[in-house]
Amino acid sequence: MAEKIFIVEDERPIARLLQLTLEREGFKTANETNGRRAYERILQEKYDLVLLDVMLPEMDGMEICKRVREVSDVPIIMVTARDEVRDKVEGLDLGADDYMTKPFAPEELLARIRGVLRRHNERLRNAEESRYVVKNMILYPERYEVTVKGEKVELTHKEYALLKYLVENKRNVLSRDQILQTVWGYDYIGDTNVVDVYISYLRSKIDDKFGEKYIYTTRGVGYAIRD
Amino acid sequence: MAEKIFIVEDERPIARLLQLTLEREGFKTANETNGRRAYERILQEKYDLVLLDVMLPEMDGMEICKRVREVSDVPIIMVTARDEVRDKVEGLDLGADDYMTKPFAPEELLARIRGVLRRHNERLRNAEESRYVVKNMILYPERYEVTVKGEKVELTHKEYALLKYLVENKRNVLSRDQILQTVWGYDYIGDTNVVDVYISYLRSKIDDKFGEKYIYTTRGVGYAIRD
DNA sequence: CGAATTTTTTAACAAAATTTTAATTCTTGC
DNA sequence: GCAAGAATTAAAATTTTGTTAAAAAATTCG
Repeated sequence: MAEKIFIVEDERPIARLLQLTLEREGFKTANETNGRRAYERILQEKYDLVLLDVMLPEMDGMEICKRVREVSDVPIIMVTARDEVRDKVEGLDLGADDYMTKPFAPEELLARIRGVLRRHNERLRNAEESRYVVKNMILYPERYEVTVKGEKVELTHKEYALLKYLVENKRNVLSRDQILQTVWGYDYIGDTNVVDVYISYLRSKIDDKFGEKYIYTTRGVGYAIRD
Repeated sequence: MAEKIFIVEDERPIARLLQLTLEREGFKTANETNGRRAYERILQEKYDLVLLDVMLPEMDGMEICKRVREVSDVPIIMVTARDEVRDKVEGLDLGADDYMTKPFAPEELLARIRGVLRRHNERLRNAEESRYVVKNMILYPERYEVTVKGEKVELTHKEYALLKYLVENKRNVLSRDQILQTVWGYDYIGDTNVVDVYISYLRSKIDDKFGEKYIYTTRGVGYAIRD
């Protein structure tokens, strides 16, 4: 249950102060002083929260925040020096969950951490944040969002529904009739080629655009999505 | 509840006097005579207030104050010899919360300590409130208040409730029906476009006014707020 | 209490985006 | 090489959304 907090801060005394404050309250901590290494560790290791200083060697906190947010939901609290108003504003711009300005009281730090963790857990419970993965494609049902190689793909409602149906049945070939029934809600076997048209749309937005084959045709039968 | 006060003073008789005065009033105390060690202890141990003499071996009080203030909010009262006016002024510039000139009456000491502690507690209460952050927008649930780029946004009750629901579910697309249920309390699927109208109101007060996109439409599905 | 103000809801229309149709071109397997 | 199935494309049809104004409801204030 002890949450693991990643402290990214290059000034040793401050890092120590943060570490002591947090460990005294029962959190586990890890430290990193270098920006680029911090970015790598956030992606590879599993932390419950990141305390991120803005000023860092090699890669600054804002850049880290932005890049991490492209792939991860890990809670981030930005830490900025007093009166660095520009930093504050930019930092928030990039998707941090909260921010603190130095100097701060330990109580404030703890209150903010608990607040961010609580809200994050509530969100997890409510949304059951699930995802489907095929190759470099990730489909997030609650967000109605699809990314390929970290880049968001803009889909219409029908395109999304069709892709979701394929992805939910990864590797299975689905007939046009099955698809019409499930995605379009037709209960008769229609004389239409909408499915073909929409498969074509999806391919142009995904397969063609990213140069990888996701959607396969099985002649005389239907379509399937595969790794 | 007994506050712990850190006495940094290299003249033993004065330190003893301070200690006695404070302990008689129910405060806990700790002592330190060396400047550099005092600095380290302030960062590592947890004190509710620091009484800091200006003249100290190895690192003077002003330097300590300045360095501590880079990270910590701990209340500091500077203690200076009589008529060292320059010191007095500089001490305040460096972030001390109050100052006293020697010699002083015990009553004055206690009054200043209580004053500083009271103000600090007020500050803490204000700082500990939770907040939801999206880009440059901050929503303070307890205050019923929303700011963008530090500027307050005037919202009606329904506008605020809708925005809060979106922000609580940052990144997730919420359908009009979900919104109607949660924000309007409708339990039937209404034939109404109030949600659209209120989204439009919010956009004119936030997105349009501040020239940043907060509220996104997912056609055929609903709305989401995103960084 | 009642007038004035503010907020909420309804309704209508224009604009924009999506979906469907349908005609044409391209592929595949025999 | 040919025929059936599949892919593509553009235009037409439909749906959805954004915005406004006015009506209705709620709230404030003297």
